[in-house]
Amino acid sequence: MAKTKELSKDTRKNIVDLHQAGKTESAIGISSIPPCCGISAVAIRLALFRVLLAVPEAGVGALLELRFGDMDLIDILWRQDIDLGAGREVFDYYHRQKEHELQRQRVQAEEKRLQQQRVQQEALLAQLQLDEETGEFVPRLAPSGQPLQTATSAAPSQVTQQCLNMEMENTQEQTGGYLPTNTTPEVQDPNYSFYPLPNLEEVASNTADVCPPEFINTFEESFPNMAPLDHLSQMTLKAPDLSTHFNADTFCDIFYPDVVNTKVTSVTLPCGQGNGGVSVEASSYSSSPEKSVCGDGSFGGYSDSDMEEMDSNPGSAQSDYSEMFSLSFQPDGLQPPLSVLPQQQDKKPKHGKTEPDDETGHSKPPFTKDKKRRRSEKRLSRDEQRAKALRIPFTVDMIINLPVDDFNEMMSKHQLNEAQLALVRDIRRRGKNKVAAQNCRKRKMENIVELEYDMDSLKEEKERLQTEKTKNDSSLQNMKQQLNTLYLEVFRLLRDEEGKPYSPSEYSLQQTTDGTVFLVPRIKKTFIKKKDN
DNA sequence: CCCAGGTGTCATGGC
DNA sequence: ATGCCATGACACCTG
Repeated sequence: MAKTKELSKDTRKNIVDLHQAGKTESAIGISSIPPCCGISAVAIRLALFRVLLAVPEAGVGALLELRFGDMDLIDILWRQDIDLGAGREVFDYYHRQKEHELQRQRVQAEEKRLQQQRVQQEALLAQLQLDEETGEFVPRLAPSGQPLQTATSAAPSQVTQQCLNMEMENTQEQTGGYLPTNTTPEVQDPNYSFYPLPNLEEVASNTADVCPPEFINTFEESFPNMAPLDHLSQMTLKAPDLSTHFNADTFCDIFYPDVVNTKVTSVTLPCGQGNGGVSVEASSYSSSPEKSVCGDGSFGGYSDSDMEEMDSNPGSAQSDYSEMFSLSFQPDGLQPPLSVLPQQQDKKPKHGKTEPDDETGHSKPPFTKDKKRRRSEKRLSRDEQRAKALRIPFTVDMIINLPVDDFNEMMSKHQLNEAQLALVRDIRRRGKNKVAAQNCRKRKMENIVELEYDMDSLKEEKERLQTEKTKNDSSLQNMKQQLNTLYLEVFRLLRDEEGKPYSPSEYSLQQTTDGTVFLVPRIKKTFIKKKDN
């Protein structure tokens, strides 16, 4: 009975899950359908089952009574791709039972763990005393005046040791495995390669060949909140089973629960177990070594908009970093001397225009990827940099996009020197011309499209006219043929006074404008024509 | 390496 | 005269 109840609960979970997942199917009164009555009976039962699933609160218990014999038929249906309305496992009693059993075991384990934790915490606290100055728990001094060596000494009870192990595990779960200083020999034990991660300074100094200081810095930056647990720091701890179940994967899972899907720079953590480094995915914006190297804000010479553009491309973090480096070394990124007229800088060979880097006599940055985007960015940033260098009190955007009147008004409100005016004019000209060129090309493309459309229309018109002409020619030929036949027929019927027929070669029929038809001798006609000439 | 297409820029002409 | 716009031409980049 209890089992039935539990199964009902479990099944309800399945139903609710399905319901929430949009698989709103159900079944009602399944138990009332005789089992094993053939496909049609099962189909009815399935239909009812779908109804039940659609209304999960409407009698879940019935679902459990789907007879075991039905599973065979459900299997058949399932193999034939017939929509069961839910996953096959939902029908499977053993599957549900298994799931439930696992769930129950998990709950029991959790309760057991919590209880043990409480007991062990009490035991631990019993060995600690509260430091009233720092508010921290510190180990009680043993009668000898030494702190309790709870893990390594034989004195502590097995319970205490387990307690600390549990604490360690809990701590690792909470902090991602970081633990404070431990200089006892156990630290050197390769079996504890993860567990006793010593304090960072020691790692940097003692194991520099294993774990480079850059990583340590990164590590510290990444997890500033992971302060060492002082109340444990003076204890010798032991975690006999950590090396067996605390592998690199769990390490990463625990350590970086929130950055799993983050676009990242891979950092190799060689402090891991014997099989090599742990590839740690860390956000390139928080802790990547590249960032940390230049993390002093040394993107010198870059405008805010540049930074925004860079920041807005998280997907290309690495290339952007290289861009930052390259660009940040461009002397042009620095402010040019005010004595140099910007127009002189801007002037390029009429037909030998080069990249801005060339015109300033500096080699291009070594990268080649995504140059198109960089060009526009560089152009913009160069204009902005120059505007900044000449202390022009407007943004490039304003300079380019303001209407003439507003622009003139803005200019009149500020006293600009010649260099500033020249630069502003250049920026505005380039910006306007860029837009104009874009519009021009757009129009050109539209014209091409329109002309192609016109061409197609004209081709169709031509074909239509060709067809009509062919048709008309054919009709004309037909009419000519009919006229010729009629002509000969008329001649055949005509007779002179002697009753002889007229020859078409000697006479012709001609019609005047009023419709009268005359029989005209061809010779005479020729004669008349000659006479006329 | 070549090629086609895209883009920024300059020069020029028209309004 | 000046500014703006349209467009051809060129250089360069990218795929």
